[in-house]
Amino acid sequence: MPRLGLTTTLVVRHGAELADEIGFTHVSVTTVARRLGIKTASLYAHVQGNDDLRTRIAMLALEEMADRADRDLAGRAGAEALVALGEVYRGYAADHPGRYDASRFPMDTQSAAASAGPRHAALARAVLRGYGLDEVHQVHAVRLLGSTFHGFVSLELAGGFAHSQPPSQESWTAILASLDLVLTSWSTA
Amino acid sequence: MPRLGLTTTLVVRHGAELADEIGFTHVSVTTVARRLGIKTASLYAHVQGNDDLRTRIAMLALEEMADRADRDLAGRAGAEALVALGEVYRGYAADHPGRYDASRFPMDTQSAAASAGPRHAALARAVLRGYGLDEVHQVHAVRLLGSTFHGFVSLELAGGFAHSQPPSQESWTAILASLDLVLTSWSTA
DNA sequence: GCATTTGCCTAATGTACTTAGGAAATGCCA
DNA sequence: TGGCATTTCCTAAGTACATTAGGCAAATGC
Repeated sequence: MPRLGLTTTLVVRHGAELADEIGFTHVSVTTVARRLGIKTASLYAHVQGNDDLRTRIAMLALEEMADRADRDLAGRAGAEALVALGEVYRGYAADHPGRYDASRFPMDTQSAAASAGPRHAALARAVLRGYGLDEVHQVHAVRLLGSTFHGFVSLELAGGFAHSQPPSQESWTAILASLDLVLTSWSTA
Repeated sequence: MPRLGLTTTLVVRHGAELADEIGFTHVSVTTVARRLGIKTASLYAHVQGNDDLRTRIAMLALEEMADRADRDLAGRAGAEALVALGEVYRGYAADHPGRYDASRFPMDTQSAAASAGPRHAALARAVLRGYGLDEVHQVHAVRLLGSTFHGFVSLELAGGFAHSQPPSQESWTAILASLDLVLTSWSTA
């Protein structure tokens, strides 16, 4: 029988695609193996097990989101940058719902430190640079952005806004505008 | 052997306690049975299976949070009510992390409609009454509150704020104040 | 063309989920 | 108090998933 020539990277990539198709919850060594047409046990040559597989998918998602942000934030500042950063997370969740879910997978300290998590914190701080906040307000602001973006996106993804009018896009725009208002009000400059 | 005299309600209650102790992810018919000192199969007389068990724990959590909100919102309005509602979710998550997690468990349409979910939407609208918003802004505001509260609480619960100063309480206070600012700015009155 | 590596396999074990049917404790009523 | 119905909890059994150990054959390098 022909060999696929799998590597850890390839297995994880297929796992990520599967997550977007059937939901991150249902991704496991077994479902990935089934998708690849190979036996479950064969995957253990590439990932250590279920937890390792899921952690690696989470790290891939974090990297991809950070890459998008690097790309979309280039040359923007202030409110424009704020909107762009929000759009990164919301857009990524729309394009890759399973991967977005994966990015919230709780991982061990080791992996968390090696992940793109710190890059995301840096991205938020970069966006906030345009608002001229003092140190304390900057921490609050990083947390505010994280909370609002993640909160909205995860509720939208879970279908929480699906059964009411107007469409969630309008609320998203209003919320981004209000974030800008708050950050401006916190500004010391 | 002595009998415990279990009922569905009791099983779910034990499941909820277990969720707070070991995390909602690890709650299953097997772990609950182990905690109760009975055989796994015996639980199938009380719950239909794993999914049913988890859904019922989720519904319990939603009810408990709505009850807390009813209690803590009585006699309050405006910014005071806003703070109180936020405190309900954050406080419940602190007291019952596993149950809070459970409350985000995706359930089927049937259960969702029968759950306390609608009560929560009504609670948010009640808090917003004090801000005199038009209909469209009210929908945005409900979504803003849901996003911000859930976003902050879930990030805090996941330990996202654990490794930075100042303590998350201060950010929480700042964020509640900024929510009040936004809602006031949206006010038509 | 041969040796080495290694990708994928079969086999086997342990555990979790679920269903079907049996035994024994509980509660009701005479 | 004793018998009956109810129902709690059990054992037994089937399925599926996670994981480990060891084998074969395909790819790779000389």
